[in-house]
Amino acid sequence: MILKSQVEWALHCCAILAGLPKGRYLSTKALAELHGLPKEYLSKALQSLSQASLVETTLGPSGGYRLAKPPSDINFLEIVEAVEGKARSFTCTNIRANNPCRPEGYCDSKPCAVARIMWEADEAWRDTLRRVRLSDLVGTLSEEVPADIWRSTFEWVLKRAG
Amino acid sequence: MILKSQVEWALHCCAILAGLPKGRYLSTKALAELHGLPKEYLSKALQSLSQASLVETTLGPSGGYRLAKPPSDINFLEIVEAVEGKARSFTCTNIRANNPCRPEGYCDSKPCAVARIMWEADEAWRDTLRRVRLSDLVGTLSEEVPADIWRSTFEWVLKRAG
DNA sequence: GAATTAAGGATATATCATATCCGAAAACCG
DNA sequence: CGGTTTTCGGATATGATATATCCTTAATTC
Repeated sequence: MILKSQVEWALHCCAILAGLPKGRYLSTKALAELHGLPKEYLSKALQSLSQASLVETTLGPSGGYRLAKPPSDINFLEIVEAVEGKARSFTCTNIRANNPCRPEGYCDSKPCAVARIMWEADEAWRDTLRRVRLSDLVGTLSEEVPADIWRSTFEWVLKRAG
Repeated sequence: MILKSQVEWALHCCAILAGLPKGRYLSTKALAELHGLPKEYLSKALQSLSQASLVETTLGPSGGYRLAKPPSDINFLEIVEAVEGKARSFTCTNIRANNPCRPEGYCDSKPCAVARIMWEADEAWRDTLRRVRLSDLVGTLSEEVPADIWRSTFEWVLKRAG
């Protein structure tokens, strides 16, 4: 049960977008080069963010991506689900129904007890991600990343934003 | 990020094993037929449980599997990790290190801030599973499954246990 | 000795993540 | 206007992994 690497990429890209000056766009190319990622494939992750309305786009030179909402209005779960999908990690195939001792038309009132427990764990995972906002990440990063690296990173990135 | 179907199989099989009379073994064949699963492949899941010391085995006719510990001493996480592995769902490839603005030998003191958050969610998932014991599942099942089906299931299964 | 069983290696197949390429439409710039 | 840059989506290729089956070996029962 491993998350797509695009989840990691999307989170790091959102952190960068959150630190951009108001209104500025950043292209796939710039984000890919900053993180050392394959441009064409990273593009798919960014498209997922766009479809989830987490980012806005514009075309042409000086085009690219920017956040559609303030970083405090975006949580981790939104980003993760945008690229990973909203499906639960445990899928119940209802194998209890194969029990030969069950009467033919027997219909269960509740979902499987095993599935309920697995889905509860899934919800705990989602709750944790839902509670962390993108702005929290940006706060942590600006504390932990040395100020000069932090600053030069955005200079580097803005130079590529036209 | 989908769990293996063997996780579902292992959980249901453990629930059955937990309801067996003290000391009795149940074969792969019986468990496969009860759940309508491919015998050879289910066998791999049961082998995983065996390697994790959650079940004991014996060979020959009337052989098979039984729990190695009382159901109250086995939690969901143990079963899930036995077949799914203990790896975290989020793997950090440290893409921040690709940032061209970082000095050459720069060494981060802490693991990546993104990874720390994702791992925290992972821990919440594990904590939930750790808190649920196999005996809890058995309790729920014996409440919810109609008594006659519950009873005939074990008669059916014991007939196949030699 | 014959039948049954778990264990594990080898292999085949299917599904999905990863990755690349291309064309279309939109935006910018001369 | 025409050329460049960009996002977007479709098509396709590749690699890894889940799923599934088969077979051999050793242990156990009768």
